Amino acid sequence: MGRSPCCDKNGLKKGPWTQEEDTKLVEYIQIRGPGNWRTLPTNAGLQRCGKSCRLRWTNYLRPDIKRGRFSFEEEETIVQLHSVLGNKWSAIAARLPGRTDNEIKNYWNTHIRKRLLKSGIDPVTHSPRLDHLDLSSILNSAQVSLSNLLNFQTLLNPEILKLATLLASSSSNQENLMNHMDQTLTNHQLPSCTSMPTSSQYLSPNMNGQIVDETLMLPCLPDNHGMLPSQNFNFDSALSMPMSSPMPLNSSSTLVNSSSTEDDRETYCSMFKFEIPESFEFDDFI
DNA sequence: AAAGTCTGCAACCGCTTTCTT
DNA sequence: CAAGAAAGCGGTTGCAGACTT
Repeated sequence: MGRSPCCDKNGLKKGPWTQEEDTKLVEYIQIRGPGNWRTLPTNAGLQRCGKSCRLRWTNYLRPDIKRGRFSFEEEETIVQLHSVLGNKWSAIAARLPGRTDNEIKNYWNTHIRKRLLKSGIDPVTHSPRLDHLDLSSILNSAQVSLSNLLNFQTLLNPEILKLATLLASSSSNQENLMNHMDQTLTNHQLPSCTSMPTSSQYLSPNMNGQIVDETLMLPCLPDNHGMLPSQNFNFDSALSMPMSSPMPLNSSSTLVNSSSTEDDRETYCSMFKFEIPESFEFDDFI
């Protein structure tokens, strides 16, 4: 049953490939094609395992590989695809002709990720990093003016702004609130970056006005902290406050995935200011 | 100029999925 | 259908070269 072992691991070479090995592999594949990786090393006269050969070929020796720096367009494409696909490097690579998943992964980790972090954007969620924002000073220096707050729309999640506006409107609680938010945002109590919520998750009141995701974000909000007049607090009215949409979403966009929620789509689109056409089929895309 | 540190990337590791028997 | 190997994939590591002190 099954197949015979792929290779005898003993005596096989590891580490960087030599020019001679590359030549052997390329010449063999040019003649016979990639085919069976298990038998390829032996047939090609290489002291490597098939896995190593496959990796070397797909990531480096393939003739259609585009070497050199990523263009601006490629970089933007990677960011956009990553916002939808996450760390599905092979799926992203499939959209970038000539680039390998390994190359994209490396480029993401060494360049794009750092650039996003520097811009205050969480590279995992593609949302602004609240722990890098001094909300207290923002709100205080702006005298908690709604118009000033709205100027931050391009930086902050609109729902956060709604919250900040709401909180700020209660001047008697403002100082405590801001202190608490600062403490909360900077000293952890926020989830780590890897578990940061997507924009639609920042505040997720359910139909009853309760915070749905209890793991997150609003330790400063009702109940036990006593910071807000929780009995009078009404999320529905708070969230229905008039706010212009900073990142317009094409309301006719089709769901990216049949299993996705409306919120998911909004999250993806609003975060990156790109629209998903109606004809888009997520399954096909993958 | 030497030593230490940082950065980028090729390659490996280990897990999951797909395929073959 | 089950077992097990191959292939695929994403995370991590190690090292060479660049940069800083």
